[in-house]
Amino acid sequence: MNLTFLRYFLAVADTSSFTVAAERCHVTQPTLSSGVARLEEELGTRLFDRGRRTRLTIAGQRLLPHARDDRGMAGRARRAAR
Amino acid sequence: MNLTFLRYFLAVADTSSFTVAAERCHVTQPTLSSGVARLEEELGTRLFDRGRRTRLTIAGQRLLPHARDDRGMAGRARRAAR
DNA sequence: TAAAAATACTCCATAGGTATTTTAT
DNA sequence: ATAAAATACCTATGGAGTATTTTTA
Repeated sequence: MNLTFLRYFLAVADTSSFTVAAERCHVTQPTLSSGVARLEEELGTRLFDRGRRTRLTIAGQRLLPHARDDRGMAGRARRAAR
Repeated sequence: MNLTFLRYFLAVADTSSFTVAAERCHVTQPTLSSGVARLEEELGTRLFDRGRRTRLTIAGQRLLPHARDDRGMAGRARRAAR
């Protein structure tokens, strides 16, 4: 479970676009695309339906709040140690 | 924030030993040692006092519950997506 | 002086990049 | 036809290993 890939996932969920999400994350579109693909492989399920409008799958919708928690938690851990 | 390194950190916190923690994590002692070192670098603070008895620093004690949360959260995210 | 952790390397898996192709509207 | 995502390929970083050297009770 790679936190960077969760960040990519959240960006795509927010923007409904791999291209815009890549800009937001300051990485190239293929880098973000492969990151999301790896996350999907690890989870064994698609997280997005790809089309003109990129949409979350049911699995993606289920993951969303947990992904947000994960990211928030990492930040809290960092601050706690300082 | 690498979840593998958080696992190493928790193992050392639980066993008070880098050597025993490495066995528990099924990695070598230098691998675990450098993982903890990288986490310490990232956080900009020591997490353990090294001596005959390895002990958590104040920063390590603060990180501990958050590290446990992080690891639990990753598992929940995985299950939610399935 | 004997254990435990750190250091010095080597290797390899993979995250990230550029260029290009495929797909769907 | 065109915009967006996927694919192919390359590079470089760093996680993990083995061997060895400090440390410190």
